Amino acid sequence: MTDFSLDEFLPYQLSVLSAQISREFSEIYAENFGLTVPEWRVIVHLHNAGPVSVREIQARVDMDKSKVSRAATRLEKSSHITKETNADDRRLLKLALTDKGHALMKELIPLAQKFEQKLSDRLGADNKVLRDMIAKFVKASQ
Amino acid sequence: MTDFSLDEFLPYQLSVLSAQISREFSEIYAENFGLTVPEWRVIVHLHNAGPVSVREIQARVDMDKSKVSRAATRLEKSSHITKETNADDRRLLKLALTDKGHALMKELIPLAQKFEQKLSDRLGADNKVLRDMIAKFVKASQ
DNA sequence: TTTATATCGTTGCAAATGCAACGAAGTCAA
DNA sequence: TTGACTTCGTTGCATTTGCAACGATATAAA
Repeated sequence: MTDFSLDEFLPYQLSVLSAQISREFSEIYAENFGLTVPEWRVIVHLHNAGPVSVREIQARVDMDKSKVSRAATRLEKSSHITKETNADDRRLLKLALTDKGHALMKELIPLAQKFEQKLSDRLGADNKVLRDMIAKFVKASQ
Repeated sequence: MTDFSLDEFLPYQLSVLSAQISREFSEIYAENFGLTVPEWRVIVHLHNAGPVSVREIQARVDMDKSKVSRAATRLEKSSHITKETNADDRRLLKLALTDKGHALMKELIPLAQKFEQKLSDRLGADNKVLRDMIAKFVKASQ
């Protein structure tokens, strides 16, 4: 019988860790702002990049375009973003934060930074090492 | 405007990395053996731990019990495992690999080990460091 | 024994997911 | 201009998911 422990299997370890941390952080924005993970990703990208298309977000934020589209629809219904068609290329949308969206981010970003800080504290000196490795690893895996 | 980059946000980095690696590995057992992720987790745990209950797997393998239950049902239908009721406590099931299940694992485990090796090679010297950190991190987050 | 409470595995259900197909809009060569 | 082809965002559909509720079984107190 071949020995093989799931606990030491890297894909499994990463999956567990990632799910655990995602859950922990999503509680913050789910409870306080009623956002889902896809909505959080869309809105935070808009906050950083300014008005962009669905395609832009899809490429940058590692989500299927249907996922982006549905998240955007929900965010529009809750008045956090607006959808306009791009005048230069009418296939494209122009998603943009509303005042309400900006206000939300103004509250949410500090919470995210605080959470990030908490993770860094847990890692201590290993913090930077881990981040470098992840970056390197993602790159190598693509 | 507060600056906040999703790309440098640890929960996001981990999620992307984990999804990427999971997808890569699941292609191996999906294409070759038609298994889903939950099925792989159940069957590999049975391979290691011997006959156990659904509850046991749920606790050890980070899956909701309904997910375990459904995966077990599918694995039973494909004749990879059997389900018996535990005679000592008739609320419990006893899930066990069949010969076919054992045969499958005999083929699959070497592929998993090969994949694991490939990941280690990608990481090079950082391999052990990363694993230690992940283990430490998972523990600290629980 | 009876009664209350807890645990196990399954299932119903609403929501989320991935994927493919679609119409609309753009591009470019004939 | 026409026609072939591509890209964009949405939607339909089958599948998966998480969660709560359920029946069955076990435990322990009255």
